[in-house]
Amino acid sequence: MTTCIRCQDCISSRFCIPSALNNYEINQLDSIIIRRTPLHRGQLLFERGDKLTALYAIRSGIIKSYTITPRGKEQITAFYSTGDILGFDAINTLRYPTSAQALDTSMVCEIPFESLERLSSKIPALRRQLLRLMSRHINSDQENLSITRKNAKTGLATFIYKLICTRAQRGLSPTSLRLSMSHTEIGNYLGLSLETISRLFSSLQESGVLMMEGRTITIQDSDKLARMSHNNEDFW
Amino acid sequence: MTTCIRCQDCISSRFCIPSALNNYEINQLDSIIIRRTPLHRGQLLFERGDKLTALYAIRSGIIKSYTITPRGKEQITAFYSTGDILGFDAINTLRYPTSAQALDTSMVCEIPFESLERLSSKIPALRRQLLRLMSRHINSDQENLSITRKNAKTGLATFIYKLICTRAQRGLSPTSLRLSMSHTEIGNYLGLSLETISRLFSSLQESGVLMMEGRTITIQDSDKLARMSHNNEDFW
DNA sequence: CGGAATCTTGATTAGGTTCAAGATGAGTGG
DNA sequence: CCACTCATCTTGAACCTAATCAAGATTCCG
Repeated sequence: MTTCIRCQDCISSRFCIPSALNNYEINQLDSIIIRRTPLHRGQLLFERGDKLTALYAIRSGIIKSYTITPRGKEQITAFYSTGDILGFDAINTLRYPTSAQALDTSMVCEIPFESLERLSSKIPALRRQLLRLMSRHINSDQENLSITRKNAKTGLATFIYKLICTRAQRGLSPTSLRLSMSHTEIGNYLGLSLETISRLFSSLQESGVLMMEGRTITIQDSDKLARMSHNNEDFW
Repeated sequence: MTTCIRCQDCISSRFCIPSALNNYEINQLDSIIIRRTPLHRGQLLFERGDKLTALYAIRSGIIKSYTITPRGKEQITAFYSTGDILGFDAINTLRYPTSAQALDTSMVCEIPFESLERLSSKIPALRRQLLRLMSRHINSDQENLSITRKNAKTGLATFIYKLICTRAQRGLSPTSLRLSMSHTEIGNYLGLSLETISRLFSSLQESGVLMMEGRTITIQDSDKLARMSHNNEDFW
C-alpha cells in the first residue's frame, strides 16, 4: 500500500530530506516519520495558530498555505508540491503562522518536530540538510517577492514557467500540466485579479505560447515562455 | 574599543544568536566571532556569487541586500539592522544570492560558517537557535510579500511602522527616526516609484501622521500610523 | 440534467508610473 | 564661510496598467 512507502522507495526523496543522508541515516529518519492517509481536496493539514508538532513533507499532490487578512480575505503565501517541506515558518513562534489546505488529493509525510530535533543531534548530515532546506525556502520566498514587482504578464509567465520547471525536475512532462488551483487562487497569489489572469491566459494562447483545455495547459513554445519570464520585454 | 565588544556586553545580544545560550555557551560562540572594523556608507559586505564563508550579525547601522536584474536594475530585497543576521540565504547553494552594502556606518560581527556548524554540533541550544532565527527570517520574508500586495499608502505606512517598532524594541526612540535610505531605495524595495514615495510622505505630513526634516522623521500620531499599516481604509 | 462554481470578455475607472522641470540639500574647494 | 555642483526630493500633467463592475458562457459535479 503506497501510504506506507518508505523513504528508500520514495521517488521524491532526492528533493527531500533524505537526499543528504546515507542509507543508515535514512532508516533512522524513516522510523520517526508518520505516513498519513491521503488528504483530499479541501482538507486542512493544519491551521494558523495551531501548535507546531510536525513538519510535513509532500510526497504527491499540492498544498496551498494562506492567511486570512484582518478584512477576512484569504491571502495565499505559497503553493507546495512534491519534495517541499511545510512548517519551517512555525519554528520561530512554535505555532504555524499560516493554514495549509490540500488543493488535490495529496500524500504527506508527517515528521514530528521533537523527534526530528532529537535525531538531528545525532546526525550531522541531517543538521546540515535542515539548514540547507530552510535556506532554500528563503531563496524561493525571495524569488516570489521579485515576481510581484514585475508586470502582470511577466508574473504569470514566471509562475507557469516555474511550475513547468519543477515538474521537469521531478521527471514529469515539461509540456503538459493540469493546474490544481483556480484563477482566483493564482490571482490571489500573484497579486492580480481573476479577470486579469483570465485575460493573460487568453493572450498566451493567442500568441502561441500555450494551449488550454479547461485547467489543462499544453506548452507550445517553452523558449518564448522562458524569455517572457526572465524579461520585461514585449513578446506578446 | 567598541570594535572588540564581546557578546556578553553587546546590547543587541538579546535579539541575536546569544539570546538562547547560557554564559558558557556564549563564551564559546564569542570565541569564533571575528569583530570587523566598521563598514562605511557604500562599502560592500559581500557580493552576489561570493562563496559563503560566514554569516554576519549586525551590531549597529543598516545594510541593504540586493540583486541586479537582467536589465541591470538594482532590486533591493531587504534592509537589515541591529540584531539581524545576514547570510542564511547562502546556505543552500553555498554562495550569497544577493549583495550586501552598508547604507550607514555599520558594525558587523563575522561568524565563520564552518566554525558555527562545528560549534552547533556541540551546543543543542545553538542548533535550535539557528533554526529559530532562520524561521524568523522566513516569517519576515512572508510579511514583506504581503506588503507588496497592499496599496501604496498602506505599504509605506507598514514600512515606517515596522522601522519604528523595531527601534522601540531595541530601546530607541519610538517617535523619531533618521532614514538611512533614499526615496529611490524605499521605492525600489516596496515596488513603487520614487515620485510616489515622495507624494505619500507629503500626504502623511498633511494628515498629521508625521513630520519630516530632510530624512529625519518625527511620528506625531503613531496610533493612526499603526491603523494605516494594518488596514486598507481611507485614513488620509 | 440542473445548479453552482468558475471562467471569459467588454466597458469604465482608479491608482500609480512616467516624463518634465524646478527646489532643496549635502559635500567640496577656493 | 561662501559659491558651485551633484544628488536627492517635490510637484504637476499626461498616460497606462490592471482593478472593478457587469453580464454571459462554460465547466464541474451531484
